Amino acid sequence: MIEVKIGNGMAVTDTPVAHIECFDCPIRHRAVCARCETDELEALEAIKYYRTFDAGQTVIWSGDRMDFVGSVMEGIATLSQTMEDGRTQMVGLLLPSDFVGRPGRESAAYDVTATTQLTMCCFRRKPFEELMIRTPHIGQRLLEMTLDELDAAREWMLLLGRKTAREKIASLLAIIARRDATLKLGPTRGRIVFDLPLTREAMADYLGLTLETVSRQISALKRDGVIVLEGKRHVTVPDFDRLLGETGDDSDGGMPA
Amino acid sequence: MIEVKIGNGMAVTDTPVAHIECFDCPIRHRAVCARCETDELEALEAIKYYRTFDAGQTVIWSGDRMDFVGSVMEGIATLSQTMEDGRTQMVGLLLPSDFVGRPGRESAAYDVTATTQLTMCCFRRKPFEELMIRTPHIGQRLLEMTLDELDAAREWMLLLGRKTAREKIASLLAIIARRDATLKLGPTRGRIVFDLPLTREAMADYLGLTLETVSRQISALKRDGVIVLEGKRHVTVPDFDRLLGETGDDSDGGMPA
DNA sequence: CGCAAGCTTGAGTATTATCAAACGAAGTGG
DNA sequence: CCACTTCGTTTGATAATACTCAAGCTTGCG
Repeated sequence: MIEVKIGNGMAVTDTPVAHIECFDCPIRHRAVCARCETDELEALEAIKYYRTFDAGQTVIWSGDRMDFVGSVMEGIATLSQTMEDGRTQMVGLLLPSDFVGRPGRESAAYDVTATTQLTMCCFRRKPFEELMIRTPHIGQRLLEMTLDELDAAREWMLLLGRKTAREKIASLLAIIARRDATLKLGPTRGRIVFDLPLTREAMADYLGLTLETVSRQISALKRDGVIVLEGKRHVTVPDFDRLLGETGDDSDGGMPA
Repeated sequence: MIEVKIGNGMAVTDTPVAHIECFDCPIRHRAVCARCETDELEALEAIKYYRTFDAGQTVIWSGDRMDFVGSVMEGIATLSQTMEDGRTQMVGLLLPSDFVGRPGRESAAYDVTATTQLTMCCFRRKPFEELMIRTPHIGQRLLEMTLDELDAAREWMLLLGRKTAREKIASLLAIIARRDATLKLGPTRGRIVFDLPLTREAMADYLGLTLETVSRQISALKRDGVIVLEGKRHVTVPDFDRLLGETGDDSDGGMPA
């Protein structure tokens, strides 16, 4: 273990990771480098390094100088904003292959936190920006990913502005369930089983609720048989369509048209 | 006046507009074409056309086939989503130079509505997409604009999830005031005067409130001297810092860091 | 003039937040 | 091994914010 100082002086334990060749990278076909040719991958290879974080650790604080951009390799991170008085709102959930940072921006705009064990593939920012100018494939893919994120953010605006607490919880469970099923190549209908990667408090920050309301609504969904819980985190959805019916979205699940 | 049929059969009055040369375009330096060279502008010129809409008219409905993308030239439009039971949430406010549509997407993802008299500069979608491949300047600018929109969306998520009704109204007024001041090259401190481009209902849809709550909070801000109203739409802010103090943001106005 | 649209205000209600207490699991130190 | 703590969570009682339903007010227009 190596002690590393980041921006505001907070000490973070940063474990060295075996270097993976881009060619063998598990997120290669979905990340910002998805469209890169072999020579372009080599250029990225030269400016990349890995960092890992434990669950709960902060990757970077809003306002801190940010000398890298990068991709989530493994694990889950969150983007959040905090008001002066402490109210916080999560504004992004970062999954493997998602991109962190904005080329051209000096400092972080949001707090980035690992909610599980997290591995990131980081690129030094300046060289990455120079590479982007020479390599349209990177910018093209980043545009595509950013447009997708914008759609997701707008979907989330509907949830935050107009859904009830129960619908919010159901929507979050549906999103996690669907993603988990896709990842494991399982079905996205019928019985689905997964683990919640978020605490009740993180869910509350994501949904614009208090953690008590989250807890109560989860209990209510459990009582009504929409979900079955083993422990606090292990969820079984006996009938995914039933869950979708609780989200308030139309039956296709509320994907942007 | 020409009668034009759009996607779902709704008739829209569509006024022909004198063709403006890109070179003379008032939004040229801020729109998606901002980085284009002379020859690139000529290529855009060849595939562009203007359309105008009256206040209240729908530009396109979510799910409708969309054969164009384009920029707002003049006026204001909104992007919104509607749930089955009629609850609606505005997810974007489109101002002059803002871009509408997503290259590569066949159908509209949101309802687009003109809230004032609106002029749009439209590009036929297919030729635009082909042009984008040959012209990195367009994609680069679109990436920049999309990243800005994503930041704005995330700022709005904080508002929707965590701010009180009063803070929401104050935030909206501050955003409109600031923009108006910037546009008119006025001060962004002290006394600011502007017109609201939105009805109370549109404000409610933007803020995730009911129109009654919007009305009450505007009355409250008026009673407390934070704003002065002449009629329903003409607003005077005697002390912009005072208004900012009501938004819940830190004093810099809550711009993303 | 009378109507419609947009807006304001009031009364009562409901949903969610707040404050408070207590539980279970995991980890620590005596 | 067993208190003892801590963290995440659940649940209850109460309060507050915003919603719903309803009435009535301006303003502009046919």
